Amino acid sequence: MTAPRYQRRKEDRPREISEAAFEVFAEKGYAAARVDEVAKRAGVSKGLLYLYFDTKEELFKAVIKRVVTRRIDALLLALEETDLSSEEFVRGPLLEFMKQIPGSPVAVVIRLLIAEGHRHPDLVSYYWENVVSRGLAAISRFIERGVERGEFRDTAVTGLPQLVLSPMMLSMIWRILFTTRELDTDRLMETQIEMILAYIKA
Amino acid sequence: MTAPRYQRRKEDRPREISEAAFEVFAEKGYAAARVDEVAKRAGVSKGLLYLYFDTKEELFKAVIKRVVTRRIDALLLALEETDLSSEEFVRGPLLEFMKQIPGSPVAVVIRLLIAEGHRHPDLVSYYWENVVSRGLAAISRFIERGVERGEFRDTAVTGLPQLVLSPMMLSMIWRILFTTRELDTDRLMETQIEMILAYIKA
DNA sequence: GAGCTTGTTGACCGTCCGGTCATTAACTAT
DNA sequence: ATAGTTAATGACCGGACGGTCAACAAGCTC
Repeated sequence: MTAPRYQRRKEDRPREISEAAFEVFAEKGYAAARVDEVAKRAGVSKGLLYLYFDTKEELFKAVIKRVVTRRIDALLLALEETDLSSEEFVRGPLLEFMKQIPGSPVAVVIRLLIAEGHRHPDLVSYYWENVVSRGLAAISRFIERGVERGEFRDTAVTGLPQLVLSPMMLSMIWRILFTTRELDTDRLMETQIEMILAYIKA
Repeated sequence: MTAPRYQRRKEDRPREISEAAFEVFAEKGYAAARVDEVAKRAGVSKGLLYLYFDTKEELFKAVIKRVVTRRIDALLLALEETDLSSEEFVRGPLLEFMKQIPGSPVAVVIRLLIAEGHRHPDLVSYYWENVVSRGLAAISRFIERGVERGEFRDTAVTGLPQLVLSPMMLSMIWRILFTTRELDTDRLMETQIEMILAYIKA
C-alpha cells in the first residue's frame, strides 16, 4: 500500500507549468532558460510539459500573455467609473497604480519583451493591443474629460499621455538595472504628477 | 603568383571583431548570438577571435565598454564650459543631446544591459560609474547652478535629475519595442523640458 | 631564398539542450 | 476484479555551439 508515484491533475498542470516558467524566464531570460528547469520547478517531467506546450517559444508566449491579461482591466474600469474630480483621481488612484507597477510582474514582462521582442513580433503586438494602446488611450480620454469639465487647459500633454507614464518607465528600468542604488521612485512619480498638474490646470 | 590567402593585421583585429560583435549582439542578444557568426562578419576564423578574446563573455563586456566609453564626455564638457544661461542651455544643447540618444548605439547598449545585466553585475557597475552617475550628477549640479544664479527655484527636481531624462528613457524603450507605432519622441522630450522649466523657473 | 617567428586557419571535441517516444501506471467504467 | 484509457515518465537522439589545437603560411631577418 504505497502512495502513488504521481497524481493525474490535467486541469492544474498548464497553470503550474506556466507559473514555474515565469519564474525561470524572469531569472534567466528566454534563451538561457532551460526547459528541464521549468519542468523541475513545476514538479513534472519534461515530457509532460511538452504535452501541454508544443515548443519552448509557445510556452514563453503563453507565460507573457497570462501575466498581461490579468492586470489591466481594474485600472481602466476605475478610471471610467470614478466620481472623483480629475485632479483627485490623478493624485489618488492613478498615482497609486503607477507606484505599484515597477515592483510587479509587469516589470518582468517588460524586461522580457525588451530583451526578446525582436524575435516575437506577435507578442509585442499582443502587448500593444491589450495593454499599451488601451492604457494610453484611457489616459488621453481622461485628460480630455478634464478639459471638457474646465479643470484642465488643452496642452500638448493631452496628445502625449506617455508623459504621465515616463517616470514609471524609468523607475522600472532603474530597479531592473540598479537595484542597489538609491532612487526614491515614488517621489519621482509624485513630482511628475505635480508638475503636470501645475502645467495643465486651468 | 596568387594573392595571399590572408593578411596579418594584428593591430586592427580587435576593433574589427568588436564591431562585428556589436552588430550581432544588437541583432540577437547575448545568449542567441553565435561566436561563429561574429567571426564570419569580422572576416576571421573563430580560432583567431579566441586569440583576442578569452571567452564569449569577455567579448561581450569589451563590446559594451567600447560603445559606452566613446560617448559621454562631450556633453559633460559642454555643460561645464557653456556660457549660455541655464534655460538656454537646457532648451538648446541638452535637448539636442537627448533627442539624438534614442536612435544611437547607446539605446542598443541599454537594451543589452536590461536583458543581460543580471548576469554581468560588473558591467552594470561599469555603466553606472562611467555614464549614469556622472550624467545625473552633472544635471543636478547644473540645476543647482541655476538656483544659485537666481534663475530657478529650489524644488524637488534638483534632487531628481532623472525627471529630465525619463522621457528619453521612455522614447528609447518605445523605439526598441514599437518601431512601427507612432510617437513623436522629440515632441515628448520638448514638452517635458517645457514643463520642468515652467515648474522651476524663478 | 632559407630559416624563424607568429598571426591565422579550420577541423575537431565534449557538452548541453530542445524535443521525441516507447513504456508505465493512475484513474475510470463496467 | 478487470480491462481500457490516457496522464505522466524519463531515457534517448540529433544537432548546435563554445572552445581547442595542430598545422599552415605570411612576413621578417640575414
